[in-house]
Amino acid sequence: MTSVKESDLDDIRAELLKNVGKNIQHIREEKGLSQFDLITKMLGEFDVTNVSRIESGRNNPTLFTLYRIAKALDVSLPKLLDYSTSAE
Amino acid sequence: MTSVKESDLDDIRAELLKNVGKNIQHIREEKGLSQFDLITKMLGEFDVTNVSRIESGRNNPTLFTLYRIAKALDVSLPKLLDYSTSAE
DNA sequence: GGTTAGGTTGCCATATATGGCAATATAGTT
DNA sequence: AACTATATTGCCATATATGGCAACCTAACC
Repeated sequence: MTSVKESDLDDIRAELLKNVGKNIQHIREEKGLSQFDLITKMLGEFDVTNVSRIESGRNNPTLFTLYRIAKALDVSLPKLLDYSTSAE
Repeated sequence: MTSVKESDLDDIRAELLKNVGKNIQHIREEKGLSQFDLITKMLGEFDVTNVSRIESGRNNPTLFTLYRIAKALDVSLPKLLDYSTSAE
């Protein structure tokens, strides 16, 4: 028994992605960086298009992507995902 | 200029996945749960095969997957990814 | 009007996370 | 020996994250 309807699961996922995305955007803007600035500071290659998609909650980023974003923004990985404090 | 060789990037990725995987496994075993127990507590469907792959660092889990694992293990998402304290 | 910077959206290709199942391995128990 | 629980690995299919580029949209300039 799964006890969670698919539609609810989609809602939970959508809310998570939106919250983390907004947190990333918030930290990025706090540091005065553009999306382009961010990708130039990231390890390896990353397309600026995907920054927009991640910040708006359209993409479900992988652990390694989140790690590279955290490094580029000079914050810890846990802090990048801690959207509870910025929820207001 | 990217200043990081591809091989180095792969190493960084491999180490990250291994560290987070071991942290997940550590927390799971601390709670006395089997991999099967874990997936039955996760929201939605998840294949037990992928738990093994994530814990051993073979998979690069998505944000939503990490979130569902955190919920199932009854820890926060930041804590699930905070392998700095358990690194010894 | 035009131009620039920043961000978004659409499209297509490739890489890979996950679903799903079977086979194997290993340790514990009887 | 056999049995059970747990975990790993291999294989294939599907879904989707990402790469890459072009078009579009604002807002702020001159």
